[in-house]
Amino acid sequence: MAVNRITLRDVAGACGYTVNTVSRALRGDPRLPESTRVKIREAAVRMGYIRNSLASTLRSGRSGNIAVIVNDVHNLHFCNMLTVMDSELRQAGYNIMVLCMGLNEELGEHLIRSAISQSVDGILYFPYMNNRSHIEIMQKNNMPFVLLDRRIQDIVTDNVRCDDRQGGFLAGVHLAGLGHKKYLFMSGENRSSSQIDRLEGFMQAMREYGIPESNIRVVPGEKVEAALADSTLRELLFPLDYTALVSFRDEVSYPVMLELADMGLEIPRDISIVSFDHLRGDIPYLPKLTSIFSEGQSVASNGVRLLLNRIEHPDLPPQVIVLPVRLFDEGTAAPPVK
Amino acid sequence: MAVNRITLRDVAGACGYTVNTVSRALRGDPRLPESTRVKIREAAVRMGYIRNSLASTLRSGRSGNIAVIVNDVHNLHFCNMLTVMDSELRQAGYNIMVLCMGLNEELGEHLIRSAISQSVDGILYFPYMNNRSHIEIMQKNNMPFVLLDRRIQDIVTDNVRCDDRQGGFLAGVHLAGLGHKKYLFMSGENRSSSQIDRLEGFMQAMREYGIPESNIRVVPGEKVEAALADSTLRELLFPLDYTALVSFRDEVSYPVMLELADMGLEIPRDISIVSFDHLRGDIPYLPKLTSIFSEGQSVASNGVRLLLNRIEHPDLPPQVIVLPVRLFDEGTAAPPVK
DNA sequence: ACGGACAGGATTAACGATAATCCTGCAAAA
DNA sequence: TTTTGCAGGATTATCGTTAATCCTGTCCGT
Repeated sequence: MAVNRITLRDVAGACGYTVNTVSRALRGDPRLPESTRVKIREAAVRMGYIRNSLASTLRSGRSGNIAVIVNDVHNLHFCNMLTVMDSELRQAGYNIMVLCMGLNEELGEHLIRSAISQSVDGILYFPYMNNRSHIEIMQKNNMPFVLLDRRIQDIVTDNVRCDDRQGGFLAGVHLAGLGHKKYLFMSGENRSSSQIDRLEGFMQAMREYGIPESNIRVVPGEKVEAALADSTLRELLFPLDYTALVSFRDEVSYPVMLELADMGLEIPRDISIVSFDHLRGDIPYLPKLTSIFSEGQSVASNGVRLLLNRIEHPDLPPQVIVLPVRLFDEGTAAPPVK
Repeated sequence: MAVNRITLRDVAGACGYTVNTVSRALRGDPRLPESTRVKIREAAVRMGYIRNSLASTLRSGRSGNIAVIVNDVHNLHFCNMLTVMDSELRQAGYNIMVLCMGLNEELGEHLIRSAISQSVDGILYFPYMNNRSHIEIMQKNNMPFVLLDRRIQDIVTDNVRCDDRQGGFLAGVHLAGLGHKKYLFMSGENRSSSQIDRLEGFMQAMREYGIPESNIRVVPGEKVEAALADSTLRELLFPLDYTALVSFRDEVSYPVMLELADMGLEIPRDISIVSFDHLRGDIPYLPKLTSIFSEGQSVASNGVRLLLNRIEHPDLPPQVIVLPVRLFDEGTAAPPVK
């Protein structure tokens, strides 16, 4: 366990100054003459000194670390955001710590505690579901944080997300505009705000086009996820009484498309499909798929901006940014054949 | 910055014990009677106490954190490994900290220092290139670590990787066995051991089949990466004097396949292609592609095992595990037409 | 009744760094 | 000369925990 690490004291001993002076030299205190700083720094480098940031943080109250807490790493979209967050935070003098994963919510609380426990200076939090207790922990501990990608019911706090409602609406308008009357809607995790908002936006579009709810079969998220895991998606596609299919995410849509092809159905001739995520933006060699795109990079960089702002001005009122989304029409939706 | 966090002292004050007793109660010291422990724990929970793990680590010398250092998060394969490492380390009582990314090597050293600075108990390191200075830093600081995915020239240390040489060999044998005589080999980053080993294994196969080096055009990694970034891959495909193409990774192969299709060439009729990574294992809805698969999950779990072992027994001799790879034949290679 | 053993905790001293003060000497100002 | 200023550092007190040691009372055996 790195028993014999070099400490400030060792460096001090080696170059004839006190611990304190060495500390200040290494931090570039201008009150020390250039010559002393250089001498000390050279000694430190020569000896391979590495600051113990635990001790440093403990004393100074600043760690220079930002935690990113996320449940779903299996997601290229997230990887992109991570890259953006990393580069922008690094530029602002912070390091990023990814506390990750597993899809279980208990872990979420554990990770938040862990981040607080390690005295990070702020948290970029991607909540998976509607869980306010997590938020309360951060608030009670005075921890600056920004909620990303999702909103939490009835909680007003710094938040950057895409306009899922508009996304659902666009999907609905696109399909209804082509003349579709009967739909299959394959949901995502039912408690996620994205699912709720997308479905709501979609339903809004349906209403505006005068399509009755009874024409829309909504498959709950758990069933979809379970079927995806079991490779039994096909069962969910019956009965084939719809002409348009909306899916909560591309990672479900693609397997669905394979099933449909396998069943001898042609897209978009027999069935139209519209999806969310536009993975093809990240993996251009995927098959074409009309999909709603949320600009993750913008979520990431706005999130960073809000967080840094919050750290500097703890008393500012909360800020919510809802970014517009956009439909990439890649031709998997067409007018239904009667 | 979380100014007013609850400390042990607060809890102690609230329930009438000393700081030390509270600390021991929360850690479950058996020398304290059950009743006291319960009382203290309840107070701590009620007050929302969160241990300051910085102070704890500083004093005890153990952080319970393992750092994973990686340059390339843009990789599903890596995400899988991460999941495995996380679950296995958690089970052993450790938290995982991902220190990430950016493809520049300078950052690598920064991240290693950062991990040491934060007193992690061990490092799982995915080196990007052949850089021994990084290794030396960990060694000098007595930090247990395991090298994953790559080897570093002339350095013997705990190491888990896949048999890239065998992978290259299998690719070569597969194609040469089908009768191919002229090849295009699109390399990866030239200083990575994977590239070196794969090419070497491939060349070995070529020799065994009596194919002269002059029949193999090797495109250096930088050119490939640059072309991929610029979308100018097509230029690298000329002249079309080969019948078989080997590519260092699927993420290059897929765009290449699109280019070839665009040029009116059919796979495998006109050109055979064999690649590395078998991304389809992670993204099953990708087009078929004959590719060499390295079992990342096994790399991850063996890596964790070696690291835990190293932490417990610092003086054991270094252990190297080279895992076998496997060719997934998905039909993108066929005998050449004369 | 007396020495031990032990339960149940309290005291004290670190861990390695930084913040806040405090000292010392020399040079310029009064 | 005396004062003042300040460059250049040294001292000291924490940060929140945990390790090591020490104390106090009670119960026991002999």
